[in-house]
Amino acid sequence: MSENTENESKNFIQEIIEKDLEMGTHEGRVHMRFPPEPNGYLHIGHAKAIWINFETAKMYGGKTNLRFDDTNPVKEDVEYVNSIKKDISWLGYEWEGDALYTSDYFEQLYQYAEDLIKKGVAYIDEQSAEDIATQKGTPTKPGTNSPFRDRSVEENLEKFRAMRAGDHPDGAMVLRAKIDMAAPNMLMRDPLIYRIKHAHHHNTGDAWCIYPMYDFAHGQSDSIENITHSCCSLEFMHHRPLYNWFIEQLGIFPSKQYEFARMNVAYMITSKRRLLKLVEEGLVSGWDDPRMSTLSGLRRRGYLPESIRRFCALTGVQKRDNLQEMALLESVIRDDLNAVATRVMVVMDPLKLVITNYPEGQTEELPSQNNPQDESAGHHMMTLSREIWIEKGDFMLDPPKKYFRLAPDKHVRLKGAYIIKADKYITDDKGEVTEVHCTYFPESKSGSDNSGIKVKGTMHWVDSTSAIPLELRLYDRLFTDPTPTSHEDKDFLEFYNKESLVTNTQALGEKHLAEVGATEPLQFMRKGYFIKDQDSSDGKLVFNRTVALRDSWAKKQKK
RNA sequence: UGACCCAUGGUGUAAUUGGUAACACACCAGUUUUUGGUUCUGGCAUUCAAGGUUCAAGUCCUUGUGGGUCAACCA
Repeated sequence: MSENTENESKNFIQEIIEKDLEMGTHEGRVHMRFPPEPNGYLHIGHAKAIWINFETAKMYGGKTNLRFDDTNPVKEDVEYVNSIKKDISWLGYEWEGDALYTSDYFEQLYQYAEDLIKKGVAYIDEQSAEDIATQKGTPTKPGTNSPFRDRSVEENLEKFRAMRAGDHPDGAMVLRAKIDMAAPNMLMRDPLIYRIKHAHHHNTGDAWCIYPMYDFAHGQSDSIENITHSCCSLEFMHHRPLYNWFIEQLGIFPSKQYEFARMNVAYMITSKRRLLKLVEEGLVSGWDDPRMSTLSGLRRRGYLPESIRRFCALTGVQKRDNLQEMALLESVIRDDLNAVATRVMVVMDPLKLVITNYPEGQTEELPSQNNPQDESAGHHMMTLSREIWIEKGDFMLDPPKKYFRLAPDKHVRLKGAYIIKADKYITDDKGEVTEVHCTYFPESKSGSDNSGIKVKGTMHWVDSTSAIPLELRLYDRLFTDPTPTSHEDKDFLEFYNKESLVTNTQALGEKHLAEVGATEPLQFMRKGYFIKDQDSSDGKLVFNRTVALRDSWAKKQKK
């Protein structure tokens, strides 16, 4: 299945690139970049940005750099650098050459700043942050000039060099671009471009005590790397004039910025700050909790990288706000998993079933197809004996219409084994069924059925002599509201779904589960797709439910 | 009381750049099936509003309406 454009329609970024190609801009070169700040873990929203950059570049024979936008040392850490690299690789993308760092350009950026000072379009401001903020005005009211705005070039240069030399404490002064304090675009009102931070940097150590602001680093870094198309999300739209202003003032390679709408997914949040809060409050087990929207979480949950890529492709690239339905993500992952998952049987809520005419002490080995979608996937063996476990919900005393499962005097097939008929059942003092007694039809053996009996239902089961106890972690959406962060009057944590994790410790699985690998996708038949969790040990097998199977019967019952 | 961006079904994207709304998901009804899974079939919008240009407008123009974004020594 093609993950990219199956049709010929192009998104607006592709149209821009094709126009550039047509006009011979940059000799037909396409060079993009993905520029995360190493201050947190990548999430599903980043996956979309990664997908756009890497796939688009690939489509036109171009390259994509990975550049860590590390201009704020107090928030960044090498731990994040490593997790980001790991996640991008897992998604299936290879960046051009080595990973790059904005901090590698600090000396160049510093020189650029001196250039602006010498041109008379940058000055040192010694006012407090509050005063500078006040002078900015508001979107509807123009700002006022700083009293330091007209210092001489010499004085500015001298002070800037003193800043770099570490002569001043944090906050004593900043370097600002001299643009227009009355500009309708707030960002053009003499933006700050350098500030003092006596802080240790994960990459440059203590070499610097002044650091460039985002706006003074990003466009120039793109330019230094000869990036042709710098794609970012919509919230940077207002930065574009400034991005261009610096490049023009400095007369450097004219990278161009284009903005796309970020992808939002219903019931998921993609704010680093809020994801961190979930971790800190202990509402999730960590950044890789399988309920998290982080790539590490999705990976642990059992999502396939190709599914995430296909989801990105399916959701398109555009400039309007969007909220993707979780159903689409689930549809994609089910579709992919259906093709590759090994089918096994697991009873999640066990009820004892005795096959009364099956000889006591006898067992037999039955083959079980690994994947009905794929003949070449082969089979594995299951054991059958006199006593087995079935799902409590698969036996009903007083079944509704069109109930195909087991009930008194009803026939049903045990998947991969025999047809059975329920004869008797035993109840406890509360009237609850604790045991079902059946007879089986030896001539109805799976694959060689001569019984002539027709059954509507086929059920999964697990043999009692070989069953393995399992811990299952069943996940649901983390929030009860599709957009938990959109309520002005309520904190997003108020929508935390307390049932987002249900742990099942009574499940019993067929013996084959002891042999499955750590990354082998599984389908617990009639239940869902699962993946072994890293918390598993020799004595304890833990599985995460990636996504449940579609259940049209349950849906019908609800109505 | 400003600037910029956006507006197609329940959701998300398309529409040969002015030629008579397509695809996917969801939903509904069937079909298939030794997983109530899977498969397959059918159903499901006249494009925010009002004017205008034109033989022809989702596509162009005007004016509205609605939504989003912009003031951190964050990115």
